[in-house]
Amino acid sequence: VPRTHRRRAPGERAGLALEAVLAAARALSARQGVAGVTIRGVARRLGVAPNTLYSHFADKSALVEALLDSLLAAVELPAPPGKNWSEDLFRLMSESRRLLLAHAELIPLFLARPTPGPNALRLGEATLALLARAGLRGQEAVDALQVLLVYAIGFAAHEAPRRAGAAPARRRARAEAATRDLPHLRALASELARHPTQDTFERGLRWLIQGIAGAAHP
Amino acid sequence: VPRTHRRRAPGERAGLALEAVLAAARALSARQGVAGVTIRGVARRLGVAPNTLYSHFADKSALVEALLDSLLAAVELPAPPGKNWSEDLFRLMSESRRLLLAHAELIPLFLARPTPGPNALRLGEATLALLARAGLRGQEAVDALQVLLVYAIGFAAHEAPRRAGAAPARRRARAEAATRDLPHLRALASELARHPTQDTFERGLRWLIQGIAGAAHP
DNA sequence: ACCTGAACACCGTTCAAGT
DNA sequence: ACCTGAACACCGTTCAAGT
Repeated sequence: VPRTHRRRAPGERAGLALEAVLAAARALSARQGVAGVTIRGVARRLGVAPNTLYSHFADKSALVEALLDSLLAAVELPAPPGKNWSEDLFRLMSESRRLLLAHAELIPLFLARPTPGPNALRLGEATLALLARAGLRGQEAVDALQVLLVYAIGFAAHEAPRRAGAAPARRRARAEAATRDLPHLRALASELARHPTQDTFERGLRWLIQGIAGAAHP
Repeated sequence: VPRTHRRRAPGERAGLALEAVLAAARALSARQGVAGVTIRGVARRLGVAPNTLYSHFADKSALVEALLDSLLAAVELPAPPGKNWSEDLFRLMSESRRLLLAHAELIPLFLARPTPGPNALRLGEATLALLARAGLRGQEAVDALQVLLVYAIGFAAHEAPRRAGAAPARRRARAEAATRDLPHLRALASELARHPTQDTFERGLRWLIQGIAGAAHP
């Protein structure tokens, strides 16, 4: 038989299928939230038997890990790096929050995930480069990285369901009923009912970056 | 028929059963993680048909909401309040992190949950009281509350699976393989492999509290 | 008011088998 | 190397019915 078709390199077809699987998973999560991301649902969307996916992923959690990392590919690094490390750090974290908000129900999974994928590593590298320019070394730099990630991801996780949820007026009504004996909450009912905003995110982020700047010049 | 037994007040039996349901849910989550908290699992543990639980909760998410809030009952408020608001705030957030760490897999759910239960309200009230002593008013106080909650809960959510996961030596080996082209990550491989600690948590918390103190005296 | 049996439409995963 | 049919042990939820 003449080799009219290029022979598949080992793993090539699997590589293609893997991207297709992730695209299907992304689509399901966008349309139906985390609950929509099931082995059977992804398989259905690909027109394939459910157990086919076990040729590509050890189990469901491995599929979800790959899905999460694939989303981070869309975060753009600040390029070219400006003269001001703290402004670049601010922009990188803001951009991360912005991207995460597009995938509301997945955000908490990013926080808990202990082993970063290739895209998470790329973002970690960029953040550490900025912290090095700030003058942070060793454990200090790693501490700052962790604190920033926790804050940016955590804020998005907190914010997303509130944006999607009940309107402030409704939330306010509910809060007033529940806070009869809680004077501070009661006094701030309308501020508390308001959805969290980018302004609040940015305020906290500046506090952290100030703290980091202080740690760099002790 | 003589009333030899006190008549049940309306809802009384439901009240008792509800605490029993939550105790069963807590036990399951402690022994088997979030995945163990199922309608059918809780019912099994109570020796009751699965659909019985729908007499007490509208659906599974309502059960989980009640479970989460019931855990917060264990957070102790700093009493009596000391002379130093920032020290009290520090202690309240540290105590919250400590408690959350005992329920590793549930922590991300706290972040995303948009409507606080009675125990969450109690903690929010205490935090706002401290922020009022710091001199924060209105939206500023609410911003500070949100930033603090995001950080304390987010840090615990980040920390818990890492503590439970692979030992630092193993993590370090894995990291070295994955960071061949990422010089900053590579240089800090051993610091990054180390589990996050209370020290890191406290450092970030002090940054935030400093920022809050600055906002109070502009 | 609280509880149940039976059923429905789903899950993740495994095994043996096909190409 | 990749895919499948069939099966197993689970899910959440609903409905009609019982006390």
